[in-house]
Amino acid sequence: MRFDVLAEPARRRILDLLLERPRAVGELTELLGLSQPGTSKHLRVLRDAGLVAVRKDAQRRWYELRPEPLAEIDAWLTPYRRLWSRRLDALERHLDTMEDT
Amino acid sequence: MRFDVLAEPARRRILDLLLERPRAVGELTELLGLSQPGTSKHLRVLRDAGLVAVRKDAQRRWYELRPEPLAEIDAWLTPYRRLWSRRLDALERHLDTMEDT
DNA sequence: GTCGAATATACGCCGATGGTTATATACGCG
DNA sequence: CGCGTATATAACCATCGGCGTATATTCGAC
Repeated sequence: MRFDVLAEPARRRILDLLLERPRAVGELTELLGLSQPGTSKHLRVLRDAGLVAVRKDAQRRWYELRPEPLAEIDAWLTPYRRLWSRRLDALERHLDTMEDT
Repeated sequence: MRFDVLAEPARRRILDLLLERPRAVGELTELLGLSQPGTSKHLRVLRDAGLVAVRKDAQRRWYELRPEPLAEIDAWLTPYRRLWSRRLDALERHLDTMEDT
């Protein structure tokens, strides 16, 4: 999946909103504070990335979260995660030592 | 930390290269296959984001990884991770069931 | 101090992208 | 069918970011 899809704040905002529950475009538009077409455009990008799915309901489109592609980001982070947590461990050990003295 | 720093493929590439060991600008330039100023520019962005640190050695600048800011990305992923792993669990259970039959 | 090596900064160009307004499409309703 | 509602697409514009070239800077060697 493409990182730049998540680089856009409005799109991360959308994902965060969909974390709670599916929402229609109108609601997202209002919450994001941008134009309806602007919202639709972002939703298109998210849909192409497989991060959201749509359900039709008359004129409404309900967008819901599809978190699976985020696993790729998670996978990319893996080798780094080892490193920063190692440093945190070292920090903790250091602080523990401080406490003793 | 800003997601768009990682949105740029060349910058992720740099981080991946620094995962192995610190490297000088010239080496990175060659490995990335872009101009030296281009490399320096990306390094500037990474430095501003706290993702790399520099050590001077005569004219050489050795860039080394600083993975800590990536923890923010990891944190952002947290609520989503629950969701996709839940789905994976369900898939696994499903596959297990399939095996039985 | 002068030269070459290594890197950083300045600048200009160009394509990508996000935002808006205008318009098309799809649907339920009367 | 004609209308209002909800959303998508088109067209356009402004900004941003990444690229390269040219130039400045810093440092060691001589």
